Amino acid sequence: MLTGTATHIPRKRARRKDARPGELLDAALDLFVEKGFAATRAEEVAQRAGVSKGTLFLYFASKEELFKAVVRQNISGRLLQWNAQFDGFAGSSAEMLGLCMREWWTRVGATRAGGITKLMLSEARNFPELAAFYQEEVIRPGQQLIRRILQRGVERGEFAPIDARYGSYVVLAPMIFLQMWQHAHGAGETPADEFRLEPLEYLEVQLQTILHGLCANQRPPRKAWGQT
Amino acid sequence: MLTGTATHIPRKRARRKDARPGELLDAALDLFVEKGFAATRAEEVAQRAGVSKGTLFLYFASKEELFKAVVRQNISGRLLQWNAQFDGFAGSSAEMLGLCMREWWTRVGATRAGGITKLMLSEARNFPELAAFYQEEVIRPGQQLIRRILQRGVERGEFAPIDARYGSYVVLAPMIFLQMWQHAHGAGETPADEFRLEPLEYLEVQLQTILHGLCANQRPPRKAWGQT
DNA sequence: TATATTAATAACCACTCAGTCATTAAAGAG
DNA sequence: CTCTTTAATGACTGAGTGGTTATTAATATA
Repeated sequence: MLTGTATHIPRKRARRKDARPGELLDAALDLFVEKGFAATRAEEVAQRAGVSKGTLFLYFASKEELFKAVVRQNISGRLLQWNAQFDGFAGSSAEMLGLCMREWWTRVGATRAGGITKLMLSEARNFPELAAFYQEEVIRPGQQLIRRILQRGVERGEFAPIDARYGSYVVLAPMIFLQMWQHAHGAGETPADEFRLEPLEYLEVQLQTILHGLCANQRPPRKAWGQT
Repeated sequence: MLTGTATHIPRKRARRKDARPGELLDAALDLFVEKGFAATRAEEVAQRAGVSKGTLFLYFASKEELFKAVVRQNISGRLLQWNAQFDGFAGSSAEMLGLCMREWWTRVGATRAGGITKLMLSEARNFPELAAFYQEEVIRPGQQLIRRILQRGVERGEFAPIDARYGSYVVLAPMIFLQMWQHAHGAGETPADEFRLEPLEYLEVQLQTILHGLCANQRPPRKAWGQT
């Protein structure tokens, strides 16, 4: 894990044309998530993949292209699959929302690729074309799905009418914040344990608040959100 | 704005010992917020302040010292003052929460210094010592205040009991997300207007949802934001 | 006006890093 | 075993970057 250099025998000049891209993408994902896009050096990616820097640029035209390839491999497909999962959903919209958040976490957030969200928000301003690419490829479809769920809930009378423009952020914000928070603190070190949070518990608290609010009232206290 | 060179008359070698540090800190804040810590070049800071790079290092020992000075000048104190504002608060806890969120935005979020939150979350992993400082100085007191409000609400029977550990994130997440979102997209350009959001409207929607939840129920309607 | 002080400069240094290219050697063909 | 193809290399380039310092010139003092 830590040292990619010492793990395998220094076999010299192995020719493995089809294995290289995958290995490079793998190494790149780790390093991008760990250090960010700008701070990741091309040579380090190559080294972790067990090749020279020249080989990296043999397979990817530039660092930016490498990054795009990483995003395509790790996010885009997964998002479509995740989105399609809700096409024939039959349960309540509250259940749908909860499932959406939990599935997003287990399918994207908890994976190595989860750190890419933080990376993009962090470096969007310095790399506008990557930001646009990510916006189009990830943010827009994600937001679309949330809007779909909210609209469904409102149409079925399960949710109160909600602002069309800002409603999706009610769900987006806690999820993206979780990503930021998790990856802002070093994954390995545990300097301030007080600030660490258990993702699924956090999401559950957020979901319950999103659905029912903080205010005490006459509603049945727990889990009664089967239907209206 | 674009060119710092042509804007003012090339007045040669003005000697203004006491004005320089402030002007440099001012320029540094803008650039750090705009481009992040690592991506900001010392020479650019100097140029924006109307001096040469050498002059910058005449007043600040290093880039990191410059950054610390920026944080000290712009953050320290403001948070304490904000916190103290709620010591003798008499209204409902819902009002207290709303006031907290709006005041935080106008007093910190909307100022030039607001971008520092994003900067710290973005670069915490690459600059651990700065991260620790910020955690202690800003995050902890902020979270403390939110916990205080939530606890007050629960004790007075205004809020339903909420998870002590994760409750504060219900409020923190939307606010920090707003910071991130605002500063992730370039302030000047408006590439995807679809994703821009009006801070106070956004906060209002978040607040209402935090308080009352999404679910339709028998409670008096909430202000009728938007439509479908 | 002559001199001393020092704020400010610009050239400079040591180093980093994305991307290139002539060279090298692994595998396949004959 | 020889020749050809091409995957892989690593030295190199050129643009940059934080930080230094010898030099310059603005001001104070006389």
